[in-house]
Parts: sequence; structure tokens; C-alpha cells
Amino acid sequence: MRDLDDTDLRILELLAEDARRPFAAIGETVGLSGPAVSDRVSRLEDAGVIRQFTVDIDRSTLRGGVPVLVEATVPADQVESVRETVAAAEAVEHVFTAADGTLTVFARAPENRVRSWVTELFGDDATDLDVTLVDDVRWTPNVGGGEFALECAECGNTVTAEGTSTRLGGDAYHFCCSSCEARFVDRYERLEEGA
Amino acid sequence: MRDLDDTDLRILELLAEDARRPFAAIGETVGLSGPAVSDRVSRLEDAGVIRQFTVDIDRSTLRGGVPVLVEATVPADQVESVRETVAAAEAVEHVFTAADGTLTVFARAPENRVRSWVTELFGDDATDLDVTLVDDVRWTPNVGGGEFALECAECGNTVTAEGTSTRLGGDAYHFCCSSCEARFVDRYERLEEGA
DNA sequence: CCTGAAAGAATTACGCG
DNA sequence: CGCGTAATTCTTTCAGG
Repeated sequence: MRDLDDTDLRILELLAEDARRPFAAIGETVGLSGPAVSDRVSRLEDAGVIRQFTVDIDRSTLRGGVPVLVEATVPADQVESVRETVAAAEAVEHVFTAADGTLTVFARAPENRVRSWVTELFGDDATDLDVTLVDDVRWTPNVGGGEFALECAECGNTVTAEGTSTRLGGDAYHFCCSSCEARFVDRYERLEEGA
Repeated sequence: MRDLDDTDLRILELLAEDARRPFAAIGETVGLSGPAVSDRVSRLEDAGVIRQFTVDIDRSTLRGGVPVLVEATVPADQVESVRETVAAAEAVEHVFTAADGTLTVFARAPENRVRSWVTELFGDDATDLDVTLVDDVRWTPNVGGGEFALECAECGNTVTAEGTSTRLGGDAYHFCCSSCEARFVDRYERLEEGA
């Protein structure tokens, strides 16, 4: 597909704000006709940029279960399968997979059996589970500009989603590539030995 | 406002799946007319249950910055003000406030200055900051637990969004599938004839 | 909450640069 | 190939019961 341009981004922004805004109105603010906007939105859907049109629901008004954040550590080779299983579970709303394989899950657990529900959810796969009760949830759908990045702890380059991360002595470190990670870990370990 | 009923919840479910589904189509599966669904949706918006209509965007396709999870500890008396500030910031998508006051924030932070961006975001308010690179994000908009699950009037199974509804003698009946509906309607009509 | 009519928006068809 | 205009179709909103 053709690359996204600035107009696509503005359309996404406007839709994120109000997905039911008429295409013609969107077109007016971005300088296109209604059908042209419609075409672009279809393309954005086909390309998978727009996953779906949906509603942001204030779940606190539905009193539907205990909101919890779960931090789970799972063996590296099971991260993907566990992530899929968990994401598919009823009551699970968000799954964030950290580069180091840690899963952060937001869900609404059944009343009175939060602990057992979480334990069942992960089965024997999790080596560590941390459950926190959540008090408030905010969602701000935004497209987000274009200029962001972490610095590689080794070489200072920009870390993209293809980068790597690791935990050393309780802290997380990010790298632009595995060789930077290897060099850094190597030096870290020698420092540890020396100390 | 009048309390939410099962029909409202099913409408929310259907909208969460696809917010552009026509009201008439929603009405067909929940056993209402288009205008009736429209009325309910308006009420749900007024009541604040529906915060907004929006799009779920796959931000990984936008290459728009590095996704990070920030865990922040802030003094108890500042949790609310910090939460508001953070939620309002550009690039912040989610803010989860734990019952113990810990904030978990998902954001896409500015290029080449993630660390400083995060530090600035919280200013002097945070006593502890933990930043982790995120590799994958899943969102499953769902209305919430099985507590509101409807039972199929014919077989007792859980009625999902794929189920059907119909009105018989002024009452609404829900079914897990069309064959259950057919059987139920059939029996209902024979009872009516007999009476 | 329903039905039916009017207003409004999305999609399609087709011509242009 | 993307865009614009105009016709068609579909959806939402409005009136009345």
C-alpha cells in the first residue's frame, strides 16, 4: 500500500476523537471530498492501521468485576502462546508485552475470586505473578506524533520496536540490537565480578 | 437515568465490536427497532456510559515512537493531580491508577529523549520511576464479565453477540442461535393455539 | 417503543488531471 | 491512480400514535 501521508494521520486523529463524524465534515477540515475520505478510510482499514471502530465505555458505570493489573513473568519461549491465551480470555482488556517478555495485563476479574482467576488464567506458565487492584482507568486515543525513541544503553542510537531489552540488577536496559546488548551485558558482568 | 438492562449491555457489546454497525442491524439482534436503539445509545452517551466513539489504531504501523510502560510511585496526596496531568499529556494513551496509588502509564514518548520526557512528565512528583520498552499491545474492548451474561431461553447456554432475540407477546426472549429461536417460537405458537 | 416519512450521510459511477 | 461531482442507496432522525 502507498505510504501514509499527513492527511491520513489527520483523518485518524479526527476519527479517534469522534468516529461518527461524517466523512464530508472530515473532508472539509483536511481539504478533501467525502468520497475521497471514505476511500482513505477503507485503505486504512485494509492496511490494518485501523483495527476497528469501537466505543470507549466507562466501565465503572457497569460495575462488572474487579479491575486489576497483573504483572506476569513467563519463560521466554512461552511468551507468545501465553500472550495469545490471555488476550483471548473473557474479561481481559489489555495485554502489554514488554521487550523483556514480561506481560502486563489489565482485566476485570470475577468478584470474590480474583486470585484464583488470575492463577487459572496463567496456569503453570507464570514463574511470577503480581496482582494490583486498580482504582481508575483512563484511555486517551491519540495518533501520536512521529518523533519518539529510547536511547540504546550501549551506543546511544534510537531504539525501535525491533530493539531488545534486558533486566540487570532489577533495572531494565534497552538496546538497539542484540550485539549492543551482548557488549553491555558483558561489561556489566565484568564490573559485577570486580566489585 | 433508568438502570441499564441486559439489552443496553448487548448494544454496548455490539458497538464495541463495530461502532459503525447500523442501528437497525443492532436492533435486529436485540429485538428492537432502529429508532429504539438510537434512543438507547443517546441515553448511554448522556449517562456517560459511552465516553466516545473512536477507532482502535494499530500504532505499530505508524512507526510513531517507542511504546513504553511507566510505573510511577507518587505521594498519596498527589495521585489525583498527577494522574490528570499525565493523562492529558500528548503521547499518553492509558493511565491505570492502582488502589495503592501507583500509576501505570502506557505511552509513546518523544524520540531521543524518552528518559527526559518521562522525567519531565512527572516532574518532582514521582518518588520512583520505572520505564520498560513494550513489544506488543493487545486491546480487547469488551463490556465486562459474565455477570451480565444472558441465558438462552431455549437451551440455557450463554447468549453471545452472535445470538438472536425476538419479541413474543410483548416480552423479549434471547437465544444463543437461530435454531434455538426457531424451536422456542414453534413451541410458543403451539401453546398459543392450544390456549 | 413502534411505524412511516423526511433529512442526512455513505457509497457508487463516471469524468478529469 | 487519486480526486471531484452527481446519482443512488442506506442510515439516522423526526412525528405521531
